[in-house]
Amino acid sequence: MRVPRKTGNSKLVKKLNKEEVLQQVIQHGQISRADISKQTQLSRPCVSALVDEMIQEGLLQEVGMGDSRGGRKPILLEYNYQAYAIAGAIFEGSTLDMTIANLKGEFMARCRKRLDQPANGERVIEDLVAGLTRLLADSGMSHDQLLGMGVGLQGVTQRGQGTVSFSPSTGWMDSPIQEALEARLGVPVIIDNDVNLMTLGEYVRGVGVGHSHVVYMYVGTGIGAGVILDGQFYRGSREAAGEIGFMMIGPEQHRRNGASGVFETHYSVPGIMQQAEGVLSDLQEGSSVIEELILHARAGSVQAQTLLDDVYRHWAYGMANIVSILNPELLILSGEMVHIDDEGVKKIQEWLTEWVPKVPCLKKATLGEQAGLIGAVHSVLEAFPSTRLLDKA
Amino acid sequence: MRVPRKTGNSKLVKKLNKEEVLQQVIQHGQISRADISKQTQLSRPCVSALVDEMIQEGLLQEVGMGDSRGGRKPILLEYNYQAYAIAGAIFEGSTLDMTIANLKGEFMARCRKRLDQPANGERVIEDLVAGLTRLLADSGMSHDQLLGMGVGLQGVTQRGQGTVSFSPSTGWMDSPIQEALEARLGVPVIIDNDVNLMTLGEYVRGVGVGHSHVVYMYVGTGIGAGVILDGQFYRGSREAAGEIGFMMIGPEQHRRNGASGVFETHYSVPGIMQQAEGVLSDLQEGSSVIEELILHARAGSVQAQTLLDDVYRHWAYGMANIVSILNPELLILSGEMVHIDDEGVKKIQEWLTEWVPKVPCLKKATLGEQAGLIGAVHSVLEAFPSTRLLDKA
DNA sequence: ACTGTTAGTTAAACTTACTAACAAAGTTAT
DNA sequence: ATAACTTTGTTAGTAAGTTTAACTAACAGT
Repeated sequence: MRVPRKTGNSKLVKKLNKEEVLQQVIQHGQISRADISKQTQLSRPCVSALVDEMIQEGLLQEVGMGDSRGGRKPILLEYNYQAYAIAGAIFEGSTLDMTIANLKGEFMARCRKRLDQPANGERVIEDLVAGLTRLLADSGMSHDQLLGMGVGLQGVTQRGQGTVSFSPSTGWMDSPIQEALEARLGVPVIIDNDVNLMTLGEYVRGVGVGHSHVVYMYVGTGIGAGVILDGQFYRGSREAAGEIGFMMIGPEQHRRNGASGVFETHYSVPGIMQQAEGVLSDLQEGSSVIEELILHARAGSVQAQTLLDDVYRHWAYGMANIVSILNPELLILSGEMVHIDDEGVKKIQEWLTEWVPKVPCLKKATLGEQAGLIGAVHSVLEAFPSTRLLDKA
Repeated sequence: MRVPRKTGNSKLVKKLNKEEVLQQVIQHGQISRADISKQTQLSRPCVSALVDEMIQEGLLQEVGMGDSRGGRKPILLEYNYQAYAIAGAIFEGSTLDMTIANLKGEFMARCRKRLDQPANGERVIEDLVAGLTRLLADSGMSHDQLLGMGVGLQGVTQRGQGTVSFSPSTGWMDSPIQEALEARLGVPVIIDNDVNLMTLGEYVRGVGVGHSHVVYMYVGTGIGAGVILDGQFYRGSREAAGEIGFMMIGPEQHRRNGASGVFETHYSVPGIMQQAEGVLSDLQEGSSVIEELILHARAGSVQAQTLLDDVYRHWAYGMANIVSILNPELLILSGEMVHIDDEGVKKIQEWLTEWVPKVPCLKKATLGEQAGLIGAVHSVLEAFPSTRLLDKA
């Protein structure tokens, strides 16, 4: 763990002030030197000097005059969002989704590619490189401007170490993939679990905007959660926070060491499918269990309705536990949960109100498959705050 | 919410450097100017200037010479832990426990007092004032040196607002007690729940030392938990984090709006007592249910053993849920749980290993009734880091 | 006694932000 | 139209802090 230097000299002061000036420009979109001075309490000459330097460095631009407020017109400044670029990549099943974004996090180019199956680790790296090269060309950015790349994948990742221990869809197993990619791409790389990145995506651009205590609950092949506390992603002592599939919810079976957790076994998509065997004769590829169950229930199937209620109720148990421990202000439902109908949401909400004192807001995820890419881009953006851009220039 | 000024001038630098110098002295106990310079990367003249100022302010002292390392002997510096004092108070049942501590958190004087029952809010405040006056006299500190007071009580507190909404033992109901106390005592006051303060106590001086992801699980009249994540106390969006009594563990009963949670109802001390009615004929005041159950079980009572196992198992469910969500590195068992015998702990540990992938260390609380007072003192100590002492001087 | 080393201090240089004064470019009132 | 006032941005000099370089003090080993 690198301890940040706590001591400072005048250089530090300058850096801090520059950062704050940049922050003001980003926050206000367009702002004059005089207004920055008012906002930051820095003297006008000081702001001018800092701004001039940052214009030299290419981080800021003068973009015309503002309206007069009784005196000389202000020169408006803007952040140059095109100064650097960020790459994002998400592996979803056997497809690789990539994007290039500017410093605002806006996508400037995208591409998608099918991966050969079974996946070959080496080959996948080359696919990433090829995609990146193409995206850089499409977006008109140069490799020098690339700050880094965020990569999300289904599987078990150790973001802290930059390693992946289990990821069949990419063919990466127990490998220090971050290092390998950084060496090959020549830029910093962040590796993370796709649920974590989706969480981040919804937090910065989706339903999570404006909240600082958010839990993103995902039900798919497995059950997991992304946890944001006090505006910070929480990962746990060994990066296993949010592994809510292991909660003791549902019929407990003995001796299920390793593998999946109790909650996950019964109430993830495969778990529900198994329970639904008698009810849903056959489920076609690509359709949702919950949707099907809802259809059958509406058509009068008591069995379907019973199963649905059971699933909702146990999902609500999970939520109640999360809420009891973390007291979030927002719970985002994603994955299979987005198919819950209004009636279902209402039921769950009523149960929670009955069970726990401080019920958070419940909202379904809204960004769909974009969430992961947005999160990937923002994970890099977070690792490169304005601070580090100033160093780079 | 007050936004901390992010911009800086030379004053800020000086403050930062002074803080860091102070930090080094605190960390090393005794250290010379030269060594501080090496540790902090500040130049020797600079360190000398800062140290001299702090000696003037009474925060540091020269305490003799160190051994020569081939040249002139170093002058050793020490932090003046007696420069300021901190008061702590804990209400436990109908007794008020108070202390005065130095800046190291060491108790310099203590006193205990029985409160009249039923408690009268006004009267209790005067008891606090009286106790404080006496402790200041006993410890030889002056009121000017008092930095603040930490107060812990059983009940529902809103530390952020400094209010108490429900606390029968002190007679404070729905009152802005922090403000009242600050006005009466003339120093900053921190009000918090006793479980939170015990958590903090065990974290800084008990079994939690050296860990940064700790959950302190308390079973008493109710069930609650204190949560420390990444070295920071986590309170939740509406100060309701750690309200684990509301987890959905145990037989679910309908319509139990408000009041206590499902887990709490069945597995807190009163809950267990109720279940034990047939087993333990009568329980004398002041003894522990778990101890009694263990005794009966050892004496051959199958019923007692069954109930004990059931309790352990459900407590373990709670732990599993906590661990799944938070992935702490340490789980502190306190309250009634300290009476679990080794066999019981082992059982719980085995269950957890079976259920969840990353089992934390399980340890019983060790500080006993001291924990709360230590936490109370440290809550003030945290609110007055070296930063603010420098401002004060 | 001489050399080499460590601790602490003094003096000048350097970096940064601040204040005060000023120039530029507007608006408003007469 | 002109003068007075405002707001914006810049220039010049000052103040506060840290750093470097040199110096004194004090000590160990030979």
